[in-house]
Amino acid sequence: MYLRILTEQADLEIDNISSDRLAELGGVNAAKVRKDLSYLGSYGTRGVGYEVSYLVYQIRRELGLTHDWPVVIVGAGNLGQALAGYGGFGERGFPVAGIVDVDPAKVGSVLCGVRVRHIDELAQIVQAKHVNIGVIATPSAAAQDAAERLVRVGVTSIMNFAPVVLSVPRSIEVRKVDLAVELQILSYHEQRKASNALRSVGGAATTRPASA
Amino acid sequence: MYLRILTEQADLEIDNISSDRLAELGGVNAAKVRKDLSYLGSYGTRGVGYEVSYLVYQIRRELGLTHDWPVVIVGAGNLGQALAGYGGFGERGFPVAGIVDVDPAKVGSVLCGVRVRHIDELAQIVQAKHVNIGVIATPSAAAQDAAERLVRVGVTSIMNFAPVVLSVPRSIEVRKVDLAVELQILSYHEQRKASNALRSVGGAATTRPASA
DNA sequence: CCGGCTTTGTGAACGCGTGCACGAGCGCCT
DNA sequence: AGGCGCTCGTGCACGCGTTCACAAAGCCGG
Repeated sequence: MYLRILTEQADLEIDNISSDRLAELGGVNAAKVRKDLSYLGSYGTRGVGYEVSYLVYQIRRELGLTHDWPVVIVGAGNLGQALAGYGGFGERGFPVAGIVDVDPAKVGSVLCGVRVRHIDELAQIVQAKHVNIGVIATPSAAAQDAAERLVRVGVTSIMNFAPVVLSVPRSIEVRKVDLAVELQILSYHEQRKASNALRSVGGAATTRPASA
Repeated sequence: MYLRILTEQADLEIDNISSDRLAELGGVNAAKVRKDLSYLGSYGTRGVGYEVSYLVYQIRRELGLTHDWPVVIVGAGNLGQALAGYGGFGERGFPVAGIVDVDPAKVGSVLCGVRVRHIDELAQIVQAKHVNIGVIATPSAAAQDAAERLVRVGVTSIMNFAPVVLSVPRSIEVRKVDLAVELQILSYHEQRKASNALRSVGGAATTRPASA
């Protein structure tokens, strides 16, 4: 998040920024900003703030963003296609090295410059393009198999869009993005607002009062 | 997460489940499962476990999933189209009530049964379909404007895919999904693995040892 | 009917992340 | 050159979520 904000500030030709301003832009506490940045080292100047460009460089270095990380997408359904077409990946240093699917009917079709290939070519793609990161965009039922295939060909980080808990070796890093869970959290808050509104106008308390 | 697992178990015709088994399926601690479920009330039977169907009902009720929550998608670019086409939303109780865009060139095109409408029709859609949840799938620059429009027409929960911090009234619930951040976290771990590997074979320590 | 086995529910402790407050250091102005 | 004001870096404390451990409670077999 800091990286994103700092990059924006750099584009605005802001040279220096204080932890206060950075906290304001990020919607967090200023002390937290300073503590977070202190993990990188003491790169701030007291009385002045942080030099934006230097901080950007340090964060990029720490995050390993000094070079691109090609990703391979498994699953060429709606989501997989969207991710492949979504330019944001490439722009941010994660070019799509390939997209594969089990379905022969999908193989060969081209979307946004990337041709869908068969999943049997996964090993070849990963080795040729030195891919370390895999994205699982398959249906839930196929996710575990996709994960195992990725691990088998040497991928060590996985971003999983399927709403299942993947079972992989401990050395593999997995990030889960579950859109349904996010929506359900919103639903929960809406439901709470609705029942609170009912109660406040004297409606029958059909639900228990929400705990803190 | 519990809801998803329990629903799967119900499909497998499992009637009862212990906190141990539920923890195993969810990849968490059994004590945590029991504590989490205890917020719903004491719905377990000692010596036996939890009745799956009853637990599903209680969780759905607590999350407000006893009825559908229509959502409106703002932004009909790659991501917006993918979300509209992604059947997972409707299946899980979040039907797409409409998708809007500022670009007149996109208005009118139909994707997966949903016609793209102009953003000026937002108020009409929200009122007609009783929408409470909005999804922002616009470019970063347009996200704040989209948020303000959503709030103005009465939407009180927002799911934001744009990598910006939205400024909205405190009463509005916002969930942020930032794919770039997730990839950067993976990048960080990959970078750490790589530099550790270098160090262990006697490579020069060009980076500081990672802190815990 | 009772004893043993199983599993829940929960008080207590631990660990971690966040926030506060203040000393330390730097720049600028006089 | 010296003082003043600003901002960083960080020890300390608070609060929250997770985990442990155990008593309470239900089922089943003898």
